[in-house]
Amino acid sequence: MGKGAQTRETILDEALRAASRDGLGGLSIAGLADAVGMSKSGLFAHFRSKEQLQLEALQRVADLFVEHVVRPALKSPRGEPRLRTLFDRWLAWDRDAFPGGCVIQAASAEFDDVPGPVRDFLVDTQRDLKDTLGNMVRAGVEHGAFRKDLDVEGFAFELLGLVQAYRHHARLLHDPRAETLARAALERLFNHARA
Amino acid sequence: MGKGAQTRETILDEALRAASRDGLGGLSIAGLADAVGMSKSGLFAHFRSKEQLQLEALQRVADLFVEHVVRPALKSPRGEPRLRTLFDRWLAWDRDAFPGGCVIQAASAEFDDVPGPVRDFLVDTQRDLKDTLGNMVRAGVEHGAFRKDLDVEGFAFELLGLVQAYRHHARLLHDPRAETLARAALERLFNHARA
DNA sequence: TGCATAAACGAACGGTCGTGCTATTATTCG
DNA sequence: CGAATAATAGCACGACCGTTCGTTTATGCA
Repeated sequence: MGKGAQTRETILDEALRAASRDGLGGLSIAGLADAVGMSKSGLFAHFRSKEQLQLEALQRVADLFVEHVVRPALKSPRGEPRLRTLFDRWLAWDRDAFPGGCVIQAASAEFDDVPGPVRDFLVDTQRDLKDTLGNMVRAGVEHGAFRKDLDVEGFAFELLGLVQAYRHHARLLHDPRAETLARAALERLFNHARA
Repeated sequence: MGKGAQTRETILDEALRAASRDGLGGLSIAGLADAVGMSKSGLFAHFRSKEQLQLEALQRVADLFVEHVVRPALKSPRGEPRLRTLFDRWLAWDRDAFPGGCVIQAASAEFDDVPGPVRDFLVDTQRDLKDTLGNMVRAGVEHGAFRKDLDVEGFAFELLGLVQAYRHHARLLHDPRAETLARAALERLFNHARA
């Protein structure tokens, strides 16, 4: 890896840390340059615009999410175990991956009404995730772990809601019971899917 | 109502519209002044800082939420009907109240890791809402509509998650089934609470 | 109607931002 | 090693920001 690619990684890592605190829109090239110890123009040269920097930061965090959450789940056995792994990793990701929580989910709320390439990227990413999640649930049905008439999309919808409720309780309210509540709700979801 | 209070209302209304699009942090006094057709300094004089403007905007949207969502629910009969009214009004609020969706929920995601008065206000407001919601559920238990051993906090947790999942699907993904999925999930929640 | 006061304005400030340029330094490779 | 190329720095620009201040205009009450 050349020198350029190396500093790009440094920059993007710092960008994700900053974006998790201040939001993707709060990213500033000046502040970022200061944080990594280089000049504004030197940093700017790596990306040709701020928007490009935002997009590359998003791409990187999406890759990290797949690596830390989705791929481990896909290595677990189909059905409940796979979804449990996904849920576990997802909560841990929201808790530990970045100081300010998941950048993608924060950006999704921030840009859900701001047209442009950033929003487009987010929509694509979230659709992918929704599909992946749907496939996991469907595999559980076809494997016999879940009821034949289970509403796959509904299951995915509720599971996503649990993750979001977890983040809301843990990040904003600092509710120590957030994880317990989320896990209990997941059990309820499984009970309904099996019965 | 004097002239001052009148223009304050105009300003705050426009502020909520802008904040629903660009986030609370994206509020700009200059842009706001332009939107309502007055000078920056004239507008600024009404609030003594940008943070004060943000706080007053939040207070106003919280009042509106109580008026349009919470109060109608409290007028409905205890138990399921009350919670159904709350849910109905809440979805409608997220869909219709502002062009960019609920300002409070967006700000909660935006400021969940930004210490300061704005975050403090959001925490207080969301705690209040959580308590109110918990009381509604508890009233249903005590009224005999729900199981004696129902986890009140868990019910509230899941209901909040449904609203957030609804917003994610409707606002970001433009999923036309968002409302259907949310309502189906609410029925599941009620089924579990009754049985 | 006249006057105290509130409301709004215009200009300016220091600051930060994203973004071009040009020059200089560091890296890579024949 | 030396030349080609990549990476970084320095500097300036125009735009926009929140905020302050002195002035002017509008309001509302005696």
